Amino acid sequence: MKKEFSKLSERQQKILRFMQNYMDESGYPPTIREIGEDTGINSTSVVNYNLNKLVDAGYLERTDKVSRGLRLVGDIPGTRKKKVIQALDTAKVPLVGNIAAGQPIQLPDDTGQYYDDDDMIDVPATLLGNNDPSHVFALTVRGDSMIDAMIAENDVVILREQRTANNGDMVAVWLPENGETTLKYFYKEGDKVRLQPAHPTMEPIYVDAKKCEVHGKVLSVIRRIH
Amino acid sequence: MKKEFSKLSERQQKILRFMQNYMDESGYPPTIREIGEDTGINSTSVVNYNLNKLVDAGYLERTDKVSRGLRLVGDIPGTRKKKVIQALDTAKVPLVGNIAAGQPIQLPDDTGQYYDDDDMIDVPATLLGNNDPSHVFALTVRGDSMIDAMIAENDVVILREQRTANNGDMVAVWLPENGETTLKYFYKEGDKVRLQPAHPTMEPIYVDAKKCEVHGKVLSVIRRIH
DNA sequence: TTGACATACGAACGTTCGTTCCGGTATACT
DNA sequence: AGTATACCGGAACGAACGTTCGTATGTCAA
Repeated sequence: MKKEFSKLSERQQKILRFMQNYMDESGYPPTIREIGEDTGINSTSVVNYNLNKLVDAGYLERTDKVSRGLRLVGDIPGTRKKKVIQALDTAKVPLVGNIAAGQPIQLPDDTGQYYDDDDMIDVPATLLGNNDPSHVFALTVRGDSMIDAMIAENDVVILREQRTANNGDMVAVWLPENGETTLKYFYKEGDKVRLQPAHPTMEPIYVDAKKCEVHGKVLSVIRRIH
Repeated sequence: MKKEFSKLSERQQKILRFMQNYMDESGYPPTIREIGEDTGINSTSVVNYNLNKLVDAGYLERTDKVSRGLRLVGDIPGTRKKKVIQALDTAKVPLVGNIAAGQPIQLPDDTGQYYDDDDMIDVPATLLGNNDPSHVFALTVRGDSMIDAMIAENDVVILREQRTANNGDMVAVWLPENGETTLKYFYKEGDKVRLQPAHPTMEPIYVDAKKCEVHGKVLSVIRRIH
């Protein structure tokens, strides 16, 4: 999926470099129009078009209908990196609670609580997919309710805290109308959302996008059998 | 100029903490309205008012007339710091091949062969359950054939090499009559063996104990989603 | 040639979002 | 009493911003 940087069009490379610099200087992403101005594109739709291409190529993430809803993923060659990221073997992530069908996810509260070592589990860094470990957490699955996500009782689900999702992500969503938490693949279709079970024979469900609260993206699942 | 954090009003502290988390999760700052929603302020003007207070106190910078034109300066106490990643008790396990329904398991050959680093994966010791790592190996699942074991394509299965099993173990068995490899829970019943799928709605199969070659015991399953 | 596809442009539309103004409450001080 | 200050809420305005649509150009393969 991820194209070589050099395979991107001149404009697309320019956009990525501009974004990186803009974010370092401003602390927030540029608007479509600002990108257009810098890169010499004089139509917002063309910028929009190229941004979507960059999403397809794996360099960007976008959030719909949100101003400056852009995120860089990975590194852009030819720009200086602000953050020093060091790749190491494992990370400790907090095992903060349970996930079950009938209740919302208990997120780690934002009070910056300190977690006991007992509540931490070791995770190989590869299971985190280059995510900042400070917003990754783990939940233990209670009950059989996730079997259509191919997830069994007592499995440990590793999640990144986030409220938006891209098509194809597996997400933890809270459906307030049903009073239910579920793990499904996420596909936005107009103002509806299709929630597709991982199990191939199960049917998807469709919900109003307004009534579908994404709470996190599933990074991996760990099952201990013995 | 910079006030003590504790001298800020409850709301102002909450705003700062929210901003920190929001930015870590989204990559861009929140809007005034989003701040209001999170902190229980139901007027944009009040949020605006408090944001300006925070600028005065030296905790924020703003850019006029720009959506999400907010920057945090300095650190906010009471937010989760970036965790230091630390190397932990892990074992390297050889990822020796694939497992699919239609073929026997490829065991690591007994020549005591040396494996490339590329073919090794890091596994937290807890996933090995006190087993000698030298007889543990990993396989990648190909195809959908293991869905009745609640195991999806591309999952990594961690196994210990063994030719016998105890009741209740999940094992990898080769059924020569069917020409098939499968992962099931193992129960000896007389001279038959009951092989029970992990999925609760699936029916078990019964095979002659002689015609059921146990190749290994499943220790854990790892699924990467992203 | 035709058709499909990628890329580009400009204009219009509707929503998001910051700003402003006016009124309100509570406390403290004169 | 009156008044100053700090803080809160609601509503509206206008600019910022993302989205969509119709159209146009060039390339490549059938």
